[in-house]
Amino acid sequence: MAKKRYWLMKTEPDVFSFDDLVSRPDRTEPWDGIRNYQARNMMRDEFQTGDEVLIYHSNAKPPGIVGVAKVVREAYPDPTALDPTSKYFDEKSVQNGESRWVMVDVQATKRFRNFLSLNKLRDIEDLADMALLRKGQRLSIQPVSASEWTLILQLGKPQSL
DNA sequence: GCCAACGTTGGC
DNA sequence: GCCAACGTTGGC
Repeated sequence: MAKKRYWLMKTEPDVFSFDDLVSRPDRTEPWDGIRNYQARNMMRDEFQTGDEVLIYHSNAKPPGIVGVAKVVREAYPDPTALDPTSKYFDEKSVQNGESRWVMVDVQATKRFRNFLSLNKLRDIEDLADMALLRKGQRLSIQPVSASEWTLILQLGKPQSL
């Protein structure tokens, strides 16, 4: 088994918040609706069971990191691409007869006692190279380095769920 | 609501 | 393959 990796996933709390994840059975939910090739390829090719994920609230007031989840199921087809009633419906997937998108299942594991706002993260020198903080970075799934992970978890003061 | 910074689509 | 037009993301 390859080494554990660290990731960051964005979600809009008005659509699906960290608290929503925590309230699910087993605190687990399929992370559906990813419609970007780079993000899909990371999930499909690199995500492994046991990898850990920072959960980031985008389009929030304020935006920032709220907690931690872990990957509990590796990539499998995202069925919302084939569902005409879903907002994630994808005509081209239907034409191909199968979903071209994938999802993973994630389980909430820790909540940050210290919410780490985007502004706060920008103030931390050792995080200057973090993907999240780079200009124009819109990817909804991003890799996080081991050193970034360690620092962010220290700052966030996580408590187990 | 604005708009910068992308990503995708499709004509050529 | 180029690139203009269009759509989306997401901070502010």
